[in-house]
Amino acid sequence: MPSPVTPPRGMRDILPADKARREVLLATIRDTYRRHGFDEIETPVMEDSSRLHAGLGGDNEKLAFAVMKRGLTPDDLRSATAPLDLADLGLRFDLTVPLARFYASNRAELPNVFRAIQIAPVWRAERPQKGRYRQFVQCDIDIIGEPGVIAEIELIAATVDALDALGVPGCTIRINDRRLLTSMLAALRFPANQADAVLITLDKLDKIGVDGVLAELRDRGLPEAAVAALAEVPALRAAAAGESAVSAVTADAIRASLPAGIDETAVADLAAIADAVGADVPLAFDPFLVRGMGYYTGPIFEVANPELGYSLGGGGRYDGMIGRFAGTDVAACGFSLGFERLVDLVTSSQDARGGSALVVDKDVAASDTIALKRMLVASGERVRIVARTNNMRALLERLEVDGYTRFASVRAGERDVAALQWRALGE
RNA sequence: GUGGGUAUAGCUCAGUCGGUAGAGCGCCUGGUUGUGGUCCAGGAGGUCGCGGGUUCAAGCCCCGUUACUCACCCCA
Repeated sequence: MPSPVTPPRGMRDILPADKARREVLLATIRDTYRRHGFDEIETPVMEDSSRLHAGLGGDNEKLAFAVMKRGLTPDDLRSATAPLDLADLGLRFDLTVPLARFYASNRAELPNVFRAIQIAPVWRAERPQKGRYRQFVQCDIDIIGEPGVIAEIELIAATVDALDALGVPGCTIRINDRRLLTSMLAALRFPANQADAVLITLDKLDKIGVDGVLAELRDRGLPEAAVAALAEVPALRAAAAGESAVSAVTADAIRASLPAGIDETAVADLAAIADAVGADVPLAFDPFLVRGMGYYTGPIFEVANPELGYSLGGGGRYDGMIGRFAGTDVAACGFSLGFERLVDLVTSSQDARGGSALVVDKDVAASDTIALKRMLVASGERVRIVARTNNMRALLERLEVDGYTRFASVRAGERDVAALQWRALGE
């Protein structure tokens, strides 16, 4: 039923049981990343509007919530030529743009190679749906200042560790490289200035199929020779034959999936990453993994789960971005997990149970009640005071749901904790 | 931005062929029960999302609208 007291669209109230569950999971993620040598930071939820719209957020920029300037006058409204003229701030739509700004601002106080943890909400003005919210928490780890693949290796290892610690089963880390994509398109003779459009279409492969992709490329007016050449790419032929385009992450398997002329440095990097993270990590080469963010420059990755139609997380190398803020180029690579999607997926978590409830008669003095509670709290108990109601069953079931394991009745004049008669809940 | 579904009590939901509203749970009152989780009786609580229309009569049919939800696009 519609009601004026519901939270804003796509945003949620978190009830106590859910909040407790979320905190357990957050602690697990945070602890895992700390043990991998990352340090947590925090940045403001808002950034300058101009920074959010600097072209680094891809499509997400359009989804940014803008914050109006204070003190706008009717004249300001009339003279504005675009909505953003009226905004000077905006809510962050990811944690990467703020991190780049943070690094540029605080670089002097940070280590040469900086490993950052960010666990914080971001906002996007999208249409909400399953696994899609307008406010959601992202868990990012980033390594700034490390140009070598050791950064990717550390990020993937830490992320897989976190997923294991959370007990998320069946995840696959799909990996590709922007350099492979661009070199492949060049080898196929796609016009360089239309590479982005081709990539967007290619990204839809698992949804619209090979025929769908080829048809869409032709609709976009791309050269028939290039489209035909693409259709002959081994990985695409495999997909067309109903097989998986995904393969093992070895130099030979990657070369076998793609046309001649691809970037050999990228091939070597991916093979080195796979070799280093080891066979325990479920890594898979996906030649058509694209990822929307325009700022990626090297390896890109995504967490896939068979139970979900969307990814649990993703990331990649974005060497050009920090330089936009810092002045000089700084290598950077990051991996982000979607916390809301993890919460939805992780079914069980052992709630912290335990606690004592004082069921208080109406004629009991408040001072007596609180004295009893204080003594119990001081002894380390978790204590809740509840007034006796007619319906004890409902009251006790409520306490059980909230994790309490025993209760005692408190009658008028009772001041001695030792005299309380405890009865177990959950019988 | 584009489609589909849904909207009735605090919660979960019934409501037939159009005849102005129901259950369970919760809540309140009183009683009952072994230092009380049982049982019984009574009670409060609804602009049927909102606005129009058709009709003697609309929760039900029609139109619009809003909210929620699922999917597309894109994403975590």
